[in-house]
Amino acid sequence: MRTLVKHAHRSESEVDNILIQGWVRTRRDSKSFSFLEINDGSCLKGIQVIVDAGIPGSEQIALMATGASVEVNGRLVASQGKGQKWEIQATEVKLVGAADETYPLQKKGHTPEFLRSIAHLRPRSNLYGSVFRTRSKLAYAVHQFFQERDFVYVHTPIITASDCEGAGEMFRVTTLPQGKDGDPASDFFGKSAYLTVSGQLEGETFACALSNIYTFGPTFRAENSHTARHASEFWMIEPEMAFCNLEADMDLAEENVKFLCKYVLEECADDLELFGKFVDKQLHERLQFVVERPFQRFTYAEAVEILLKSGKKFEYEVVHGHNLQSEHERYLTEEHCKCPVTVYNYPKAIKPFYMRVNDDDATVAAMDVLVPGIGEIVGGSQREERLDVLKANMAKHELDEEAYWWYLDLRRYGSVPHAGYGMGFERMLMFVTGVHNIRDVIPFARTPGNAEF
RNA sequence: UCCGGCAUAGCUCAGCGGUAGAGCGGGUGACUGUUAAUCACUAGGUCGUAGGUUCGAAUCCUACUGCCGGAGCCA
Repeated sequence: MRTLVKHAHRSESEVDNILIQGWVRTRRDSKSFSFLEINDGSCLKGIQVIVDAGIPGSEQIALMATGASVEVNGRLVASQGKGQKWEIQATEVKLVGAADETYPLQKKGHTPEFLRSIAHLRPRSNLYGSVFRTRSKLAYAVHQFFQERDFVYVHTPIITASDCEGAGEMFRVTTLPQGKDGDPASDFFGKSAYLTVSGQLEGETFACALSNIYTFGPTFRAENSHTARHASEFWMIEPEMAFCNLEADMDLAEENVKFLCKYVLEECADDLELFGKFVDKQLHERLQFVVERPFQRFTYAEAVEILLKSGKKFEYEVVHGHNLQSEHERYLTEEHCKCPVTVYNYPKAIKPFYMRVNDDDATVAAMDVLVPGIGEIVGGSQREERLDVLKANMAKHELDEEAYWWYLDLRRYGSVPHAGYGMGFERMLMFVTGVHNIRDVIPFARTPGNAEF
């Protein structure tokens, strides 16, 4: 039976018969034997195999080059060399699939740009293997966080006809012939349909039935964005809570960020060490800091005051009532507080129709969690639960009430104060790995002009 | 979409007006309980594409394409 390399490394004692299957990372030949380093992706470290000349399969050793897949039978024994506790003294090796000299991954480091061009092979590199193992752990942690708190996981639709206004441009879904716009009424769904930009509106309906829910799934934005933190297809986590106000919403968001950081610190130590060495030297320290210290929290108005008093020269002027620019958010979280920051109560003019209007009638109960290096990682709000106020907001945003009839029904029948937020899964992953580009934390990233693989 | 930068060997880059270079990787050989091994030899390039300037262009100019970074939009 196959043993994963990860388990071989953790062995308490020698093992007489062990089978390892994986890919050759490197081979070093000696006169009478060879060292093979085998990696199977179960952990960062490969396992060293000693192949004596003459054992069954050793005649193929020359073909067991970097990239080849092999099967090794042997004894797990204490290593004579430095750098590993255990190694395998092979009794038999088998070349499963050769890789010739055109195999593009070298033993040395490659640039992320080059590795993106071979996205089908890059998970075989140390860094990307670590990133995608961490991605899996982080996804699991998301579920654990919400399940432990009695949230119900809801699968909101990927194809939708509702536009969560303010969330961005949408991809059209159609079966109409190419090149013809046609009448939406004659299209597959009898109306214009799109890939979802947010499950929030549908999420609200379930929160108003099951109390606390979350969604976790793919989201699509057709924005022509060319930045290190935007992708056309990404995963988003969207909790929604009934009988909940903005303050509890912010509390949960902060707890959520802390939980995920803590989980990764505990469960992905080896991979984090690699990120700390090659990607971001301060990573461990920063995650530790986030877990231990409370987030700073202030209103939009206070944030603007801080920015105005900072004496800092910004490219874009800080103006009351205007959106905070990226550079402003960065100053708040990276320089002024040097920790995650939650900004809340934004001017209502710059926020979408569904956010709850505060008593001052000037601001809405919206909040953003900003983290150093990434910027906005969470955006959320308390939702407008008062039918008349919501209708007035929709009128101001020039939205058609009829298209949102079911959304308005939530306010007609047993309306409750409720709140939620959206957390960008990849942005969270960037934050915990220190990886700077969103294209390097998605297995096959979709960005404008790029859908290879 | 806007602003800026880059494009030379499989990879990372040097060369910046006068006959295409290095390191790594590959191949061959030697050597060694090695671990991004070491040493020697060796193969490998229409210098992103198309124009232009010049006696002569990888090098200067223009356009295009691609990539990267920043902005906006946001997660």
